[in-house]
Amino acid sequence: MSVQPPVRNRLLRHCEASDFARLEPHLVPIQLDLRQSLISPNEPIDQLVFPESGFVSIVTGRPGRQTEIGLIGNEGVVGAVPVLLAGDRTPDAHFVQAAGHGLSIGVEALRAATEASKSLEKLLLSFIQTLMIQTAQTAYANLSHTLDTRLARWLLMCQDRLGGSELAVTHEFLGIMLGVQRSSVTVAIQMIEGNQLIRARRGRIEVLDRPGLEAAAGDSYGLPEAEYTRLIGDSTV
Amino acid sequence: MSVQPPVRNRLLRHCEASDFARLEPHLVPIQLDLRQSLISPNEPIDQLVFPESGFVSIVTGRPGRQTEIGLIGNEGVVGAVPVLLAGDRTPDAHFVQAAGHGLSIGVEALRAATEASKSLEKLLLSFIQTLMIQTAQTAYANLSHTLDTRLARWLLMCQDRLGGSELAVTHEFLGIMLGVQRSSVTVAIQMIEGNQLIRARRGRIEVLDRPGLEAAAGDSYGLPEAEYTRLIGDSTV
DNA sequence: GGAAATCTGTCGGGTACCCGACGGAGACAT
DNA sequence: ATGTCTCCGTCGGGTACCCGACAGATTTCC
Repeated sequence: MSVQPPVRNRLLRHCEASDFARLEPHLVPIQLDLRQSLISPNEPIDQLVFPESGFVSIVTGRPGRQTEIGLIGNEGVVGAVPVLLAGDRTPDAHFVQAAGHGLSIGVEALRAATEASKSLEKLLLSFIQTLMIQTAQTAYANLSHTLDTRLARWLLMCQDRLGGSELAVTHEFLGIMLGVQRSSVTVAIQMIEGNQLIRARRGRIEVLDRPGLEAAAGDSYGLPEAEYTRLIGDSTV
Repeated sequence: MSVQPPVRNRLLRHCEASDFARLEPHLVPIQLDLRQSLISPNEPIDQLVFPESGFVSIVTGRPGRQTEIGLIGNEGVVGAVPVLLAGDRTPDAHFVQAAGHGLSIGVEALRAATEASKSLEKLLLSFIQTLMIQTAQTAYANLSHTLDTRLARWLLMCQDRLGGSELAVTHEFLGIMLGVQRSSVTVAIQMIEGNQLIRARRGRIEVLDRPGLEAAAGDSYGLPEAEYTRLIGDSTV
């Protein structure tokens, strides 16, 4: 393990130095604009993106009834599933949910790198494993937890990937992510705000009490995060 | 592509002959008894299982509140995710949901085979991709579809893996799988039975009108199945 | 055969969330 | 300041499903 100082993507930071050296010449900085689509459903993928800041949502379902099944920020890479597993495309849409920037790499360059290095391939497959667990937990939370709880989970996952304590999201947008309607989000936010865990302003939510939020999220939060730490490394690196 | 005549597992049937030859000496027939646990949460995995008949549920969540996130029958292999991706264990429980039999293989033998053959590795990774899509669709269905619809989806997935038109399940068990309580299942079954799509007896459900069931399932059913056909092959082989 | 266990149908009260709608309130431009 | 736009709070009626409970039906055991 080694650390690449100027890079903020945790997956790249946890690369062995030789693997990072393999990727580095092909990495191209790109801007991640709000709502920008990185991967469209069923279209061939030409590049992967390692987010450095901001994050990306994976959503599925027919338009108008979409729902989020995963979230990728600087702990991961966007596009690894179809490229490393199979088929070069996916039925799920991937778009920028919080603006930022990232490092992109062409599919062929990445594939060449993973074929040359087992350790790099293993790292990326490990990330895919954590993403699967995240999706599974989403399925679980959607079924067995109330909106308050799921909202707490989402805020925590969001904060993990943004670093700061203030998130820029509207109730409308949260409703789409959580698959409920806007006015239900308003009520859920008031509930959590009433417990002094967050403070809500127009278009922004500030996390006041993270441990309290984790308690509110209960067992809907934490499993993929723990698995990430076990398989890849902790966030302090 | 080649066909292994005595084998009913579709993944093995879609193997190239050379890949099947690599696996075949290590395959051990095993019985799959109802509710038998194949993989326990967070315990090291020592074998994978290619089901020949019956199927296996993947469930997550704390005991008493578990819910199904995936289903593997003779189209797949149980244990591929942790073994091929990372870590040799998974937080999710895998247990036999419909009795039958299968072919097991030790983890080391399988790993040796996938390291020796790119095509075999690709086949198994493709299956993992379809499993991810299945879990994502489960998350979607749990959030956006009513119980009737999700039940129709489950019956279809079940029938795909069993072949016949009669399934042996109790309402109680369906409730656990679908994450609702038993009496709600009774009502949902009556609803579907009222439309002549199924016939329910004590402990058994018979599918009468599969196209009708597919219509009832709407867009909650079909995506992973289509992806399986695209990536691996159709069910007629 | 009868007893015991299991499974299924039903009911009544309760909660979470949907859905549409409307008015107020913060941000921004002119 | 004035209007415009977006976002937020709230309400009332409706539906899906929870939850516990109980009685009838079917199967299994003896």
